[in-house]
Amino acid sequence: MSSNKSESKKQDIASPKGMRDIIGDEYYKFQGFFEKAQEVAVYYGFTPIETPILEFESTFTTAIGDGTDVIDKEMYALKTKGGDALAMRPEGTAGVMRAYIENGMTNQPQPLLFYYYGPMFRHDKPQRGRYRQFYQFGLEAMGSEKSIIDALLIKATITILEEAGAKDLVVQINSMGDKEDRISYVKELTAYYKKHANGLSPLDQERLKTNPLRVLDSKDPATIEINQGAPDIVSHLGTPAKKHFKEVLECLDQMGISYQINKNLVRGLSYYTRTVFEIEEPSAEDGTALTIAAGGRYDLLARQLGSKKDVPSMGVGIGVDRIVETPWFKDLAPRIMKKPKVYFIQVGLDAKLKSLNVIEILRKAHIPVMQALSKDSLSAQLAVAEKSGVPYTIIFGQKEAMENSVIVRNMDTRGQDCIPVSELHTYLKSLK
RNA sequence: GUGCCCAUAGUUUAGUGGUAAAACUUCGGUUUGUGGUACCGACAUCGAGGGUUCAAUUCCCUCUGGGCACCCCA
Repeated sequence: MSSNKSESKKQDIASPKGMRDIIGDEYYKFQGFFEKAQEVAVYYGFTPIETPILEFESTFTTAIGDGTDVIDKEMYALKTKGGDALAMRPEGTAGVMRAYIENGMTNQPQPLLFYYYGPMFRHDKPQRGRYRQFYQFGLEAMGSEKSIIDALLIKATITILEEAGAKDLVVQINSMGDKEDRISYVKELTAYYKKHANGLSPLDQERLKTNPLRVLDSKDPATIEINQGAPDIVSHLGTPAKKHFKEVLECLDQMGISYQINKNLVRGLSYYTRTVFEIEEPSAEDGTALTIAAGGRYDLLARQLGSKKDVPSMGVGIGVDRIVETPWFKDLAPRIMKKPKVYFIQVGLDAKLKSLNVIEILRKAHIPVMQALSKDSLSAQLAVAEKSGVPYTIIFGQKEAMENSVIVRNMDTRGQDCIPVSELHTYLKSLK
């Protein structure tokens, strides 16, 4: 900040970088998506959970892992007045797992299925479909290592996306294996890359040191070539992980879900074991497709966070901002959003004073109205009503205020009926 | 975080080294008892700060914000 002139300088009115206001119709898109996703989740047996936006920083660092960009570069960390080191959640899983452990949920029938929705924060450079405050709808299935759980979660994810308007979805899927599988695989992979180190770009050389798995999804053409001959993880899976992966794929076949095994698919969060998957935005121009949902299994996370028991689990995060922006998103209107069919107009001071009473009567009858109480002139109000496209207006003037009645005007035919307030409810219902 | 491009009213856009036009929107009025028209009027310290200049919205620099690619990811 270079406002070294004076402290009283008027501040720029601006939302922080990468954060925006969600207003009106856009808000309804988010809300509509959430309601639909929630509905689907409930049908599949998920129950709601909401965890704090802030957690202890250590919850995320131990869960997601040092050496990941999400932790090292992108986390909003802060010190409270009391001296606590907190951080704004960059993803949802760590918080839900923390809640599971803290609330002793291991003592309930397993698995526990949760869904959640809310803002996540990552100090990233903004770009299309990438915000510093973004919204995720997430599913977590905790306490079972069965392959059917993986399939259930993927299926639920796809159903949610399809309900939002997505077609021709393809699941990219891979298995990271169990811990030992991964260790031996990484060792072999590193050895392979060391042999081909000359062909690797400086960036990939760096990756090789910090996180060799990431070299697999490099975009560098030279690296892609080298990756052709790289050992693949699926053939390094131990028997249990191999069996698990096979079962997951069988389930997907059974459900008719199209998938691609992508041996280069590795995810950025280090807690994943066994199944990992990603779903890309369908029908995007080549190369520009964004990931709209991604997740995987995290059988080791619970212990890392301090649980005494293993809690094998599977989760997914769905990027709501990205979905709502796609051309195929069908406007899912939230239930609370009833478009008013009636515009309320008042004329004269007496009527204005009684207006709120009439509106309250309508509210109790569940009839939403628009109004412009702040305006006086009838023609001005009619003009606004016209512009907003409502089919009916209610006109409430001096005379009506005295008679306790109201004029209902059909905006198309311009016909009018005089209706006593007591009968207004039934009259409006009859119009439909 | 790196590179490239961009920034004028609420919105979409003109324009110029001498403090800015237009359309739409909004608000007010002609018109507090019947609308979609018309007319009149109002709304921009030209993203912020600094520099060059007699003079900068226009040229230069920095910052901020946005877009795209990379990094990374939802």
